[in-house]
Amino acid sequence: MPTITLPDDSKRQFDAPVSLLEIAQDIGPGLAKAALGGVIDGKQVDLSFLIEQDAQVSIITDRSPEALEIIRHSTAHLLAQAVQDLFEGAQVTIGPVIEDGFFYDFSYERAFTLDDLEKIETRMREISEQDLPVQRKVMSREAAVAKFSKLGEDYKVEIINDLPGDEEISLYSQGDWMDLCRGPHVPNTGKLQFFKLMKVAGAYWRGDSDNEMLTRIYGTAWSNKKELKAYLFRLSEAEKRDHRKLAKKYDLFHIQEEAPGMVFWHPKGWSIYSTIEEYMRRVQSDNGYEEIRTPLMADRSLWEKSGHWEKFREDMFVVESESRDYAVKPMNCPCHVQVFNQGLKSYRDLPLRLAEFGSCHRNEASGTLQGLMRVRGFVQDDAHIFCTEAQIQDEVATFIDLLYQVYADFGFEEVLIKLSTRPEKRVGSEADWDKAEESLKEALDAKNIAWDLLPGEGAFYGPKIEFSLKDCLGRIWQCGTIQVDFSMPGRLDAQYVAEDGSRQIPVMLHRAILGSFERFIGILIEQYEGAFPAWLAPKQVSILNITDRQADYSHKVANDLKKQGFRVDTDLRNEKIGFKIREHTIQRIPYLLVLGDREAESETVAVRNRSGEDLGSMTINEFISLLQKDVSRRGRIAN
RNA sequence: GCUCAUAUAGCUCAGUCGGUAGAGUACUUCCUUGGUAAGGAAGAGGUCACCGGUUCGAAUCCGGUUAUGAGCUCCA
Repeated sequence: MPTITLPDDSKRQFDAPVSLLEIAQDIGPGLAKAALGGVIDGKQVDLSFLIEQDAQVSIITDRSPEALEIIRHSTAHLLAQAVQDLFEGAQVTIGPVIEDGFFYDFSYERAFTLDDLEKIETRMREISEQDLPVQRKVMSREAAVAKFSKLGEDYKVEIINDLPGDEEISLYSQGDWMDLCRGPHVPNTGKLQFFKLMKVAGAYWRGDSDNEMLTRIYGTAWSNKKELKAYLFRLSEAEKRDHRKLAKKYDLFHIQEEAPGMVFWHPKGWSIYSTIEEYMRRVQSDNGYEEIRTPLMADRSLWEKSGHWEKFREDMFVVESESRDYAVKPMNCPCHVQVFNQGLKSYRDLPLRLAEFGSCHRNEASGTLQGLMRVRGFVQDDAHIFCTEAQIQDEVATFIDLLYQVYADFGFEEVLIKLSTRPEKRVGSEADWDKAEESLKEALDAKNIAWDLLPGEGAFYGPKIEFSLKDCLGRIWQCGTIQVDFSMPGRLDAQYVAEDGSRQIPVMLHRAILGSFERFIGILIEQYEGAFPAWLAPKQVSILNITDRQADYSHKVANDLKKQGFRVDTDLRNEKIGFKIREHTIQRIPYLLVLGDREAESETVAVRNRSGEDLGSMTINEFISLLQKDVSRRGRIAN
């Protein structure tokens, strides 16, 4: 005689054990039709689940947040059924739900191709149309092993054997196909309609490269057509913004075979880069940092001392000369300690903030390289703060303020923060870790901002905070970081004289705001889709004459603007004005000045912005102040 | 690094059955001096990524190399 409590706290009595579907029918036929599954006392179950005792129940429909997970998991099953229908001998392995969709890994004699995908998707739609009921069955471990062994599903047998002993073994069937699965699933295959297979890829069994390479099929699934379309649209938007494509279109940089993972910056790309570097240089010097420059490579003995030779050897480029080994630096920190070590430091010198636009090289695995986002040669806006333990919290708090300001200047308002604490393998005393973690937490809490805790994810030498920003497509990019380091200053003999005259080892804070310039510019290219705000735009103004008669006047206007420090070019070609406007608009130049006889006579400029708005005619000085205002706004959204 | 795919003119891409390449655009020259997103004509431009093999003959088929792209945590 179960009493069912619904989410609105209303109660319903039943005389006998009742299934979720029956409860839904009892509430209304519309709900029963839309129902996909349910939640009983916080646990997701199938619609067929039989309730025998009093319970808190809610029904999952396609509007529930839990719906997508069930739909995607069930669509993964639909995929597996289609594959096994079409390809004899294909074995199923695992098929989990992932962000925006699902995948299923198969073991098969060959990899699936894009042509196969089309056939598989067609078959999936056929099965969906058959509206096959999905049924759950519980089985003993032995029976399940026997069943899957007989079917030749070796991976499933392995999975069953690895399941914890007290776990119930459940099977789901639809038509004559079945799969081992925890569930829950939709009640019938007809509920699965808004899906698309996306791509094929290889993946190792259990993610281990020593195991067999499986063939993986990725798909996406949604609860209605609108969501599916919106998702596909989002993908096409992301593709349009791909910084590698835009870099060609706007002539920003290239990468070529002879220097994989290393960037050849073209004039326009370098203009963006150096504008950012100048900006960061200014920000750092305004905030108590001193800029330094250290060598690109150093003898292996330094890297042995710092621990990199042992822990990072595979990732370093090593150069041999006169029977010595030099490593190109993968990080700047050891070199910064060398600068600190010159001359005896006093506690009065702390905190000492040493900054470097440090050029680093890491020999990343070839398969991981990706445009500007993952490179082998890059420059960090790197700095190391040498301080006492007591100064950590203040330094961290000041740093966070600075970071928010910088991100806002680039138009990023949303910042996600993660604090990673002591891992199992670590150096330093428990007391050091306690103090450092506490300092970071207090610094974060004092800002009244939300942050996530990642226990055990810290570096071996100290806890860290990571800052990620969210771009206009909702993608998340980790950029900034501040890390406490108890280890390296001691390893590299850094010392200062304390107030009592004793020699102490300073704490070192590693920190960066942008991370790597390369990657950060990659993010900006995608964020702005190549239409850089005026302060970053490689060319801020293009001057277009209407006929040859205005050539001299055009040069004069260009010179006036250049004197103000603006980036200007002139287009005096013998082309029609419409043609020139089109070309420069496509190049996303923020402002176009059209100069004809009227403007030359009245000493004015006709201004047009890149979105096609005609801002009218104005004097050169008026235009200069307009542009100055735009530039000083930087990338800030409000103002 | 591993798996799969891809590599043709500066760029974007075609190229069927193996018979030494084609479009659009950009570029050059000429005509046009035109007021807010493409004026017209002509011309030039390619060791088909690289190395090897099969063949009378290879952009095309086979093997290798390099680079690029996607993927390689998600437990049934």
